[in-house]
Amino acid sequence: MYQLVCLIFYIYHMGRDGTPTRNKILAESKALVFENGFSGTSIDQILERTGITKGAFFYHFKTKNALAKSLIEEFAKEDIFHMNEALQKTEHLKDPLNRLLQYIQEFIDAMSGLSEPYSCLYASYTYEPNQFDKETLNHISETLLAWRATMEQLILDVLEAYHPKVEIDIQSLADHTVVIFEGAFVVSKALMGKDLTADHLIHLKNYFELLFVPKDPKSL
Amino acid sequence: MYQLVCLIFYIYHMGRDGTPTRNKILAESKALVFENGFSGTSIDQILERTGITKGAFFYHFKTKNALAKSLIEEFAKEDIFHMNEALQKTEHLKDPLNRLLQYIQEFIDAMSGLSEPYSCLYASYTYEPNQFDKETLNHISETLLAWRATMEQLILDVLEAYHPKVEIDIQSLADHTVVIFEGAFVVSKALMGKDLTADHLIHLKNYFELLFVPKDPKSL
DNA sequence: CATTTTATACAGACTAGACGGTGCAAATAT
DNA sequence: ATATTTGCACCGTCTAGTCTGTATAAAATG
Repeated sequence: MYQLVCLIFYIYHMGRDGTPTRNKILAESKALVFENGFSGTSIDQILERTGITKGAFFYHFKTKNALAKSLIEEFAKEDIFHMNEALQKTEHLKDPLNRLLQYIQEFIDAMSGLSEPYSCLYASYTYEPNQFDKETLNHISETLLAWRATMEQLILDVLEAYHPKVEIDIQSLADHTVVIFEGAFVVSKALMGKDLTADHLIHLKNYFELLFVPKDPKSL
Repeated sequence: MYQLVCLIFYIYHMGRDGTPTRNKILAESKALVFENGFSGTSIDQILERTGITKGAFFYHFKTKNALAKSLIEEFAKEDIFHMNEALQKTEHLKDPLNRLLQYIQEFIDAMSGLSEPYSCLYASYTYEPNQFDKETLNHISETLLAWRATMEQLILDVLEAYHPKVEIDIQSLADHTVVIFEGAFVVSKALMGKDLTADHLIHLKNYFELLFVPKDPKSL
């Protein structure tokens, strides 16, 4: 939608195309934020990395915080895209547990063979929350709530045909996937080694596999 | 040990006692780092919160980075203390699986009823790594490796009498506890609600409970 | 088709205030 | 008396953000 508006804007009005510049700023800024944190990243550093000047930067982003907001919007958009992509890829699976397990497997595959630790902007922002306005922080929580809703539905579908071997709280089980993602990112980075996310998602998959047993004994 | 040295130093040499000042700086700095990040926290802010002056601050800490190092040392010390405390509390339990489960339960109890999200300096530092020197970052990874070693031993003890229902990698299973801690901290903060760590540790406990079955069929 | 218009896209010098850090006199407790 | 702790003025550097001017390119005009 945003891009469509930009396109129309671009066709009807004139001038040079600024989107490559804007994208370069976004990409390099994100990398710098992961290295130095947001408040540890100066605009001059961004200019140095991108080879862009101050005038260009402040043309694209009114303030440094406007950049922060755009960064998180972009990041969340990609995140939700990957979430939906995995949903679609597993749509054809009839058995709800099988579908849930394959859903996790999609992310295991995606994160496998990642050489360096993956970084998440949600966690980055979360550990310096005062630097951002409410809108920016709300965007993060709303995205996590979208994950919660998706996982909750997948689990509810499983519970139609399976019952849990131990009593569980559905909401916290729904959140558990994101928890393991975020935790694995932190630990991978803290240990300064390779990314460990795939390994920990396997434990999540194991948990789901062990937790649910068919309601109907015949299907065993 | 460190405190003993300080005491002797204090008795043989004279002058005022600076430890309350130092502790106040450490406590308020930690709180500020969780709100603003490390580079987002200025020394002036620390002075404002503590009511201490610049001279006093730089008497206790040579540089801002020296504070960062002391903060992480203090935090890690307490962390390892809690780890060992839970180890001792469960030492009496004969059955290794029961001990592992009770070990996790200790942390569930500790984190239960926490009103606001818990914050971890490891994650905070990890998301702005360039701000810290190697020593400081190494201290974090070494502490996480201590957790890994402890959990690994607990799991190896379990594997003497139990076997896992699915194939597992012991090292990543050992790391899994810290992963869930860190992930739960991030998600709790990102959702801007209450702390969810206890709920997610329950899932970890469930996983261990479901994963291991006795080797000896008679003991069932 | 050449020229002018118009609005975007970029360049870079400049500023006011915040930053980490210093130096030293004064105060305090043993 | 003296080692230790504190208060505060001060400094060079870096910070986000501003301002003014220029370059680009499509569109309107003749």
